[in-house]
Amino acid sequence: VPEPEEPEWLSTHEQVVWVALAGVLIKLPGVLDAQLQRDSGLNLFEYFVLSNLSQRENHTVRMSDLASLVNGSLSRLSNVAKRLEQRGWMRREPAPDNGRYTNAVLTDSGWKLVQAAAPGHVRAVRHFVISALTAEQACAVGDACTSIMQRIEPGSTWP
Amino acid sequence: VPEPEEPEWLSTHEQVVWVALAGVLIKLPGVLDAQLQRDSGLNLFEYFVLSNLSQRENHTVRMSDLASLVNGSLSRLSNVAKRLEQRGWMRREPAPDNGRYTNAVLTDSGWKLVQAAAPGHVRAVRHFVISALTAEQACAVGDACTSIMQRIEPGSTWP
DNA sequence: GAAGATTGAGTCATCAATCTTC
DNA sequence: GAAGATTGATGACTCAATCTTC
Repeated sequence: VPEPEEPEWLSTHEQVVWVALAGVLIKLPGVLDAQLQRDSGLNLFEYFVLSNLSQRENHTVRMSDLASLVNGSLSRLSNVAKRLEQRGWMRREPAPDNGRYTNAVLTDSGWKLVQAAAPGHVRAVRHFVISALTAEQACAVGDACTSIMQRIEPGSTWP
Repeated sequence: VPEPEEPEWLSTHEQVVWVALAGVLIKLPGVLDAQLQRDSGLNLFEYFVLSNLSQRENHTVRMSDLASLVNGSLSRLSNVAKRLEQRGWMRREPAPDNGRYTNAVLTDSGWKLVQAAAPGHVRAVRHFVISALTAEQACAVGDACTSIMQRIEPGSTWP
């Protein structure tokens, strides 16, 4: 029978790296979620959405562009946008020039929310991530994550 | 009025690092989930649970120990254990010596499942993570993640 | 009473199917 | 027909409340 090929197993060293990274993958989002939820009633992804909107010209971005800016699927963003819209923090409107596009727009109250939420969130990111790293580690982590993201991006070939 | 203290905002360099890491936090679990789900009907956390069980003596671990081994809450593990038990991949039984403890035990069919799932999962981890890193980056990422985990662990003081 | 463990309610993410506009 | 966007059903995670054993 055609047994599946044995993969190249992880070395002890590689296992250590992966276990450490996996721990961060599982726990860090929850910690940051908790701070945002407690202080601002937002989860991490919702914060990314509003924060990204607040940094764009006219506080406006096309939905599909916003989705890739926050590394989420368009479907996920659409569901989140509905919630944020219901709470009055953003609104959606057809693009004036092309009705097939939808623009996401930050409202005034959304803008105020982001401004109020940012300090606490930045403090948490600094506490749990940035200040835990040496300058060299920070550099390496940045490069490493950029490299990982490239493999994930569409276009990379994977069974 | 007592304005909330301005935090130390992130430098441009720090922002780059955080944005890259945040991208990995959001996307990498989904990619690994997808491979496992497709090939073995497991999500990443379920795989961690079964894989960890398979590496313990007698394929048996106390629930609370298993929870910290996989970086999850006991509550989350308990919910997952129920699913895995229903599918026949593990079982739970009171510890013989102390009825207050519960032992998680890998079944034979669970053992076979892990063995069948491991090659594909390892290939995915190697493809998306390990092989994306230089030796120095791998080292730095391991140390960095270990350091981040220490800040998250209970005991660290945080508002 | 406290540690270990479980439960269920509420909330969110994912995926396939659908709708709209060009 | 295809790109952009939305919807809803299903399954999973979280949190607080509860139960059990010592």
